[in-house]
Amino acid sequence: MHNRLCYVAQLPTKCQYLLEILMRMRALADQNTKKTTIYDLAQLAGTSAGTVSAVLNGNWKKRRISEKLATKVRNLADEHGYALNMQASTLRKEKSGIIGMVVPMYDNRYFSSIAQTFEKMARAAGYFPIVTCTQRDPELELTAARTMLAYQVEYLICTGATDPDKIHDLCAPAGVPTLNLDLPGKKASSVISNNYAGAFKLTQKILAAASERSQGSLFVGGREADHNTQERIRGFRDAHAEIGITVTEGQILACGYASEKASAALSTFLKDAVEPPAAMFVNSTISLEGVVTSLREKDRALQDNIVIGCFDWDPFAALLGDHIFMVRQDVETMMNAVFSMINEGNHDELRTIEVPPIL
Amino acid sequence: MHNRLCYVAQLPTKCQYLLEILMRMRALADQNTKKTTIYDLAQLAGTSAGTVSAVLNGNWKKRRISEKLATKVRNLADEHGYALNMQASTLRKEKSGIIGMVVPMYDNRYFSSIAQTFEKMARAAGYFPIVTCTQRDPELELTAARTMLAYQVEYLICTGATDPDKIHDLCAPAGVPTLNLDLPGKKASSVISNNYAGAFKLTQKILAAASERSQGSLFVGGREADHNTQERIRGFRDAHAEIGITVTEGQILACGYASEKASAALSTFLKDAVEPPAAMFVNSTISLEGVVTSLREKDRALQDNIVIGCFDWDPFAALLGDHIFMVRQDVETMMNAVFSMINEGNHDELRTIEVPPIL
DNA sequence: GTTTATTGCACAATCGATCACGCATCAATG
DNA sequence: CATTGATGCGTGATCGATTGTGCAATAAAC
Repeated sequence: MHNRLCYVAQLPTKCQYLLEILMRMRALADQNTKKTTIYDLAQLAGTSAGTVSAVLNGNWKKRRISEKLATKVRNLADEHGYALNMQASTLRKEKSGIIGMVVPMYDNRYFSSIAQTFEKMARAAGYFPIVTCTQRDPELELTAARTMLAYQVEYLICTGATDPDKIHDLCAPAGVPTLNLDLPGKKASSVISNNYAGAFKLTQKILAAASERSQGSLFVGGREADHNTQERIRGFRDAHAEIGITVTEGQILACGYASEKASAALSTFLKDAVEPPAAMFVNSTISLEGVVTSLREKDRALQDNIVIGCFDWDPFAALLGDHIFMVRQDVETMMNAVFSMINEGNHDELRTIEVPPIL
Repeated sequence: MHNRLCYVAQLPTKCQYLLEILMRMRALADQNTKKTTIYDLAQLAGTSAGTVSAVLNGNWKKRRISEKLATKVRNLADEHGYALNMQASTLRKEKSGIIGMVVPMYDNRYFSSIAQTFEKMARAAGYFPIVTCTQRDPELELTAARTMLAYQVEYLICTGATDPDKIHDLCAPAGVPTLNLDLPGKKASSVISNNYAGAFKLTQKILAAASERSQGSLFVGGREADHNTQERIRGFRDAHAEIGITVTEGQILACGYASEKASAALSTFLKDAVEPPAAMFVNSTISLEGVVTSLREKDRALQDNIVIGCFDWDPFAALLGDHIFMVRQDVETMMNAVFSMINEGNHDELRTIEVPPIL
């Protein structure tokens, strides 16, 4: 290959000369930084690039290359710190081995555990995982998806995406299957927690723990628009109905997930309320942060008197007191479901898998 | 380009015919999934691939392409959901725009905040961030670095790496500069917290808060081998020395970071000790998790009686009680330092930047 | 009307790895 | 000695985007 001077062959001699000096200087400067390619190794081993490639990517037996040459090439590769150029490999093979995931945030145990488990399992399955967090920004979600497409991801996992179907529409024409995690979508298969059952049980638990009092209960956090919040509210209501209590609209504060919003919503509620609630269902650890802060500010003792159930787990939050119950979403099982769907490879049949959370 | 049949041109006619049918079937099946390329767009626009490329990557003015043709191409690209093939682009440009980071874990606020901030700033600087967590496994650290090299990263940030210098040795021959974050290395510039000063002040604080008692203090968590732990121990000792106390070896439990290890180490200490310590310096939130769990198990009241200083921050841990102090490492400032070093582009001069943590 | 400048674009080489073909060499068989 | 088969490896096209170069066509200048 690859005579870098070939297209200047017709230049006047003097010009050629200068150019050659320039090239040589550049080569000198690059000596230690330029990456070794299979062509370099081929030259060193006195063989061809195709052979080097076959040796290094493992199918040299198929190509009937001698053990001796193979070891020679491998040794040279080690010596020179050869690293495969993935871009070239991907371009030729038309298969990147990359699996992408978008996630709203890293800064709580649920999502960071998702990211970490995803990476581990993806690697175990032979993929190269790329995770990107989209800061709960719908625009960024799409941009991130587009970028992932540009990098030729083979799958895209949309975790807690605000509009997973739009991402699907972006990926489908490119032949890239998507999968929804945590929040379901209508156009691709989904793996989510069994929010209803989890919320139902959690509500039962806090109602039982607060049974000696009767000042009522509260649901804090989340967005009414999203599926998970809806299901959890349904579980919350039904657990009340079971013991003959009807939940009113005023008891539902779906104010968003952000901690400040939960804090603000709770504060206004408490100001208007005659008495503080006996039990609270908090829709995420992020919201819980706001709730506990808010209670602390208002009245140090208050926190210890309200029974709290939180749909999500955090080790320190769990240590906050005996009156606080947490359900932990089963990330391991959810991610296993994700990868078994990927391995199955059937992307036509849409499924929704609901994984029971751990109480 | 790119007649996909060209090298079968000499086959017998019948064979050619069958092959063509096969190709056509494949084309039909691919229709909706095959990615659009600049060649497709060129054909549709009645122009050349080079022109399409120039239009879409923005230097069409330099190439003197008419506004009219440019908009035509752009419209076609939109219609057909064209996505750039980054592998091809990178291969040709020999510049990936990818910036990599390895991080030990995601599951605590410090590292997850690092990952999140890194992504945000990398994107703002025009890079594509790839973050990978290496589970504190030295082997995986190297494998991850090698993989990143294969993906042609332009920089590699090593966060909390057990052996950043080995990663540097891997990257240097490939011309990829590295940078150490959180834990320093000897072969590349480093951005770290000012561990000594932070530990000194934190120790002062817990000693003052526990001053009415005299049962002594304890240092829990971390590894004596790593720089951060050494510096924090030094700060811990000096803050004691300042008020005339000498710290003995028995007071230092550098048992590793894992929560179970901290828990175990503390339990054995408490078993042998005459009295529990008045103050404890805990080296990370992970270790704190073990410490608090251990105290809880032993004696519910114990936790409220020991003054704890933790070198790291977590919102719920901070809410655990009034007797617990946390220093928060200044991730924003640290990451700004990282990116300003990258933008400077001077990788010869080795520097270590120490960022004061926030008390 | 010829020369020069400018505009607008096509062409083809190139990045590094992969893989379908095919060519040499040597041993074994008839 | 000719034929067949196996062994071992080189050749060249290819993936999609980028970019240096060159060639028309039109406009401007003389």
